[in-house]
This record gives sequence, structure tokens and C-alpha cells, in this order.
Amino acid sequence: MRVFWRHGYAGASIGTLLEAMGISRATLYASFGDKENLFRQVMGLYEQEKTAYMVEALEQPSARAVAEHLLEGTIALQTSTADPKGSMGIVHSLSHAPGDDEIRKFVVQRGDFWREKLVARMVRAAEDGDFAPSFAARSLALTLKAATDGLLVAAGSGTSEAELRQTAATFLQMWPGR
Amino acid sequence: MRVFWRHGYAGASIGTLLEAMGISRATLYASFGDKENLFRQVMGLYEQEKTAYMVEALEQPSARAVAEHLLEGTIALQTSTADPKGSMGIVHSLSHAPGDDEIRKFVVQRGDFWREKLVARMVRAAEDGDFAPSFAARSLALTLKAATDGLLVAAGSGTSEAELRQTAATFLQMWPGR
DNA sequence: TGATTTATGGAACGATCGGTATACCTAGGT
DNA sequence: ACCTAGGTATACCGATCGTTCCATAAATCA
Repeated sequence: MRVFWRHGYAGASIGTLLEAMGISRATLYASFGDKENLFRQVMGLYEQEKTAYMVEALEQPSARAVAEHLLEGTIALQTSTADPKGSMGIVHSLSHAPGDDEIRKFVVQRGDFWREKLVARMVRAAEDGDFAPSFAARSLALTLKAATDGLLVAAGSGTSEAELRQTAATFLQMWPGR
Repeated sequence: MRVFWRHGYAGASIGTLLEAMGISRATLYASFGDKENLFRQVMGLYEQEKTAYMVEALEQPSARAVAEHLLEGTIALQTSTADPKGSMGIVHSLSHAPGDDEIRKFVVQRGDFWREKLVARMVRAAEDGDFAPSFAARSLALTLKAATDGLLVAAGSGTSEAELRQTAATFLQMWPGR
């Protein structure tokens, strides 16, 4: 997972994957079929292990709490010294190298799924009166998504955790109250 | 430029570049040296042709006007049918494929340059009293940068111009007044 | 013990990559 | 008429890629 995360699908060579997994070439192909199939299973592991905070965030009681939890989870994902920086999803959703087409579609589809979950949550928050009616629920969700994606891009280019936290705090300062 | 933009450095093969440029292999190597040098010159063209709106944005009279111009320019960059979606800078700043190291450093360095320009502009805006003193100028700049990067990520994954505009409008709605 | 599964190391495959070298062509200047 | 500069087409180089195949060794189990 970390090899794909760090180097991207095309940049992760079979040899590098074998070394990291500690198995032989034949075993990999017998167990996973091919590289693309392996990546799909890896994405499942990534969502399960690394983006569980998204589920928790959606369960928060208010729009602000959702935003707080989502931003905090995004930053926490960048604090591990063992894991690569940035987002595995974003890296692959932007990869338009020839041959990466199926991979890109797959990853974008996963991203769309979570985006719509967030939109739905903000629609409910609007009904709860969590923010002023002058704000469109869907747009507010997309703005929050853009903010977390922006943080992940910044993290991937080497921005420090402290600066990420300040950025997130400022975004929350801008976040509309009821 | 569009070949690098669409496919990324590693994904842009020499053959594809030759076809797009309409020259022969020997001419390319005689004129540009190697692929990396060609890319550096392409990045210069990109900044000059496609990101001129950043300079204009920094010249706007208020923090809000800067944000408006920056967001508008970011979205306008995504409206061309001839150009690829997303940002050439972001795509390459996240590419950690082996051999892309020098390219990544170069692009990240360009991004840092513009980020600091934006920070400096927001510091001046703070002195002008463009927003409440409870907001930190640097963090506000980073938040704006995160928002534009988030928009570019969304655009790269196929988000429509209409939704990008609504997202930008909502962000501006959140933007602090004086 | 003997049979079966599952792993291994290693060779080989066709394809593609960035980059180089060679031979030929053509327009312009003196 | 001749030389030169800069273009093209084409073949080739070594390296790396994902993938397949094969003979063999280790572990599992009736």
C-alpha cells in the first residue's frame, strides 16, 4: 500500500512491490492476478485503514463538528512518519498517463462516492439549521472537500504539520455559524 | 505544453511530444538537450501563458478582491476546451515516481514562490485592515491557496465549471470582511 | 510415508522507454 | 558551383517495464 501511495500506480514497479511485500514474483501473480487487481485491493485496504475518520466525521452532530473532525482526520493522516505524505486518492485521480485510465476512473469513482456522502450530510445539517440559510448545503460541502483536498496537496508538497493545522484552524474560523 | 500538462512528465513520451510538436526526434534533442530541459522551458511557458492571472490577483486593492480574482482565474483556466483540466503544477508536485525527483523539486519550488507572494500580499492586507485582526494573515493566505488547489483537484477529476463556480462563491461568502 | 499444495529463484517474452548515431535532403550565402 | 546549417527519416542502443513459464524446494495433510 505504501509503495503505491508513495510512487503512484505507474511509478510503483512490480520489483519494488515484491521487495516491500517480501514475496516472490510468481506468488504475487498467483495471489493477485495482475498489477491492476492488486491496486484495487490496496485501495480497499487504504480506505479501511487510513480514511476511517471520514465515516466518523459524518456521524458528528453538527456541520461544524463534521468539518472539525474531517480536517483533524486529514491532518492526522499526515503525521505518521511511516506513511507517505499526501493522499493516495488524489495522486491517482490526477494521473492521466496512458494505461492509467482504468485506475483513474476507479479512484475518481471512490472520491465521488465520499463527496456525495458529505453533500448529503450537509443537506441534513441545513435542515437542522446548523448554518445560515444563505449558504447552499451542497456548495458548502464542496468547499469543505476542496479545503481538505487543498490541505492534502500542501502536505504532499512538504508543508509542515504546524502550518496545516493553522490553515485548518483559519478555515474553521471562516466556517459559518447558525 | 499540453502533452506534459495532460499526461504528466513521465507519462509524456518523447514520441507523443514529437507528434504534438511536429518536429523530428533529432531536432528535439538538438534544440532542447533532453526531456528534463524541455520540461523546464515548458513550465516557463505555462507560467507565462496560463497563470498570468496570479500576478493580476496580487495587484488587486483588497484581500477580498485578491481572493475573487484568484478564484476566478483558477476557474477560467479550466474552461478551455483545448487545454487539459487540472493544474500542471499540482500534477507534478505530487509525482514521486523514481526519476521524477528533480522535476518534483523544481515544480514545488515554483509553487512555494507563488505561495509566499500570496502570503506577503495578505500581510499587507492585514495592515490595511482588510479583515478582522483575529485572522492570521499567513494562515488566511494558505487557506486561500488550499481552496484554489482544492478547486484544481476537483476540476482534474471532472467537476463541472458550474459546480466549481458555486464552490468558489461559497468560499467567498465565508471570507472575512473588515 | 506419500500426495498435494504453495511457495521459490531465475530465465525469458515482447513492448516501450529516453537517447544516440548515421545517412539523406534542402535552402541560402558566397 | 560549392559549402554549410538545419531539417528529416530510420535504425539502433541499453534499460526497464509487466507478465509468463518452468523446475524445484518447502510445508501441509490424509
